[in-house]
Amino acid sequence: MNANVLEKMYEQVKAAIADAADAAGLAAREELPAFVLEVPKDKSHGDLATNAAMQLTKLAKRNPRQIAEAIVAHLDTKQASIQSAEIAGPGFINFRMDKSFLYPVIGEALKLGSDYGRTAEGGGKRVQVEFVSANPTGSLHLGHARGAAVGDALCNVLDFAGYNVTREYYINDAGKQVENLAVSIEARYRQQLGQNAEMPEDGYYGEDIVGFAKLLVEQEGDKLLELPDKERFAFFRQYGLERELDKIKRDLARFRVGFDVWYSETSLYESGQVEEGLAALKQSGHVYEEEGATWLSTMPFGDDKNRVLVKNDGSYTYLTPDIAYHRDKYNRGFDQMINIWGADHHGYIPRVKAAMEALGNDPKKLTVLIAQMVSLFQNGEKMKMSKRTGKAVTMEDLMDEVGVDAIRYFFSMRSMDSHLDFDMDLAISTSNENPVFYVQYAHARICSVFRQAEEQGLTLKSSDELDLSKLTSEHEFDLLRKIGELPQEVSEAASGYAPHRLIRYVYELAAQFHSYYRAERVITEDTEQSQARLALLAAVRLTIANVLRLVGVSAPERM
RNA sequence: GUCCCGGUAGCUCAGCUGGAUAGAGCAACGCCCUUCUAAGGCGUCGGUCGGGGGUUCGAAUCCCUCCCGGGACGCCA
Repeated sequence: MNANVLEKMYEQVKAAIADAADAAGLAAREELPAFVLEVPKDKSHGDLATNAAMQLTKLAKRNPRQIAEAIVAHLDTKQASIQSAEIAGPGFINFRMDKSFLYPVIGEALKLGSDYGRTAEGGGKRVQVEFVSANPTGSLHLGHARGAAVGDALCNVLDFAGYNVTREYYINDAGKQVENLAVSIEARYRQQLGQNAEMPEDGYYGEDIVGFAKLLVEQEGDKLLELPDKERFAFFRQYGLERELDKIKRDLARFRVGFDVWYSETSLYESGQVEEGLAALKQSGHVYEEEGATWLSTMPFGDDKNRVLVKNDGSYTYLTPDIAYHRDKYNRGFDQMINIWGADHHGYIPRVKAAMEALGNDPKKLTVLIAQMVSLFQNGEKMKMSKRTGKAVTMEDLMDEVGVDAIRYFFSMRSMDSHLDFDMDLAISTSNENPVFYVQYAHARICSVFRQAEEQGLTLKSSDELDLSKLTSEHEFDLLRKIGELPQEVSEAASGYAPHRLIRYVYELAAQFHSYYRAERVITEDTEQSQARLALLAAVRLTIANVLRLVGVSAPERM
């Protein structure tokens, strides 16, 4: 563990509690039950609190308050900057600390800079995260944007928490949907040429396809119609795939999301892995033939019903290449694989996991996270989405209208499990109702203070020359504590796959800063004090910037 | 019918690996700019944590059950 200053301090207090319990004859150190040491919600309960006495009731066979008294009586307060310890409520022990224990937070933050908040929680474990993976048959829309925002934030957080992260996008460039794409483009192309071509029933109706068709007419005229059927189809297919994928990559890049691996489904066929996967399943003994189709017994692994691998016309179902893909993921030796899927795919989880288990893989290594639906609200009304008419709001539209910062903030703000109501008007507004600006404004304000300081010839001294004892207000201690908690927040966001926690954290930090800013002047007559406060602000600014970076939101110097 | 996710303040949501009087933003109402950015601050109002059982020193949190909302249940992808 590369414990930061606060964690070290907490460890010392916990050790002091354990020693006291031992000395009081309540429990030997080895048999001491797990107890919690935390910052109480209510400040009147001191700086730290423990439930150790309550946890000891069973072992010590006494009531919690008596146990707490025994612990406090044997506590070596000098060991850990403890100023006082008092018993409260059902048996909590509340500690008041010598506040100077918070000062080292500043030095640590300033020293680590953009790395402040990094933890070793992940221990270099290899994690692969597959997200977005939208079919290259149309523009990215709202749901994809949520997946992109959450997935990228999660990857950043995992990386910051010491995991070795691989970001991957699976390109479904082989199934029937690509044929539909080709047919759709051809129909639009013919329509552009004035022909009475009909769109296929399950075709793609997006504006992007119409655009491609227009472009083709401009570039090629009606030449394409002269191609033999097979060639023409192949052309539209290839053309469509390239265009769509190109568009997807551009949208994602603009959204500040990048991938390490773009994994093509077609490549699975070309490398023979689909066949191999099928053969491996057959060898596992979970495959059978029925009514002319080839089935996989997924029910023994918890699925509702068994699934078809090869249809009676000899073609594969969607599942078969997908199994090959996940099999390949396992073969690549990741310690953990995470898929982020839209809510409409949740029913798919049991069969993929079942297939992996049938192949002898550990299903626990594969975690599928479900990002719930996004509803878009404008003028207080829910906007209707329609795939049929291509009227869905695209990610590009959203970026044009709202901006990347607001989208990424709003989409990372909620737990993935919650349906997300995205209020366009709120996201666009540059008022105090908008939390994105609130946090960014805190950063800009600090930058402004530094500009002022510079004008007055005040520059920040190195942290070991500072007199931090000039920081004495409640506001300042609150800020120090908050900054000090970043590494722990990062670890928890990573282990819980919950990047939204960091948004909450940074919002609270910004709120504390705004409150402080209003209450105290940073640059005063007292140079030593100004220096100390500037150092505190530098640490706040850096903490805000680091968190915003993790969620893909910019930290402006002026607003 | 089966499965998944929700149900917490008027609205949008945190909190859910059990802890002290349940939090935040918005909305409503009232204050604060001769002060480093008022895109800000301070305060007031607002709750049967969907209902009912259980587990225990202690439950919004864990278990059971019912109700409500959303989604998924193809030899589509």
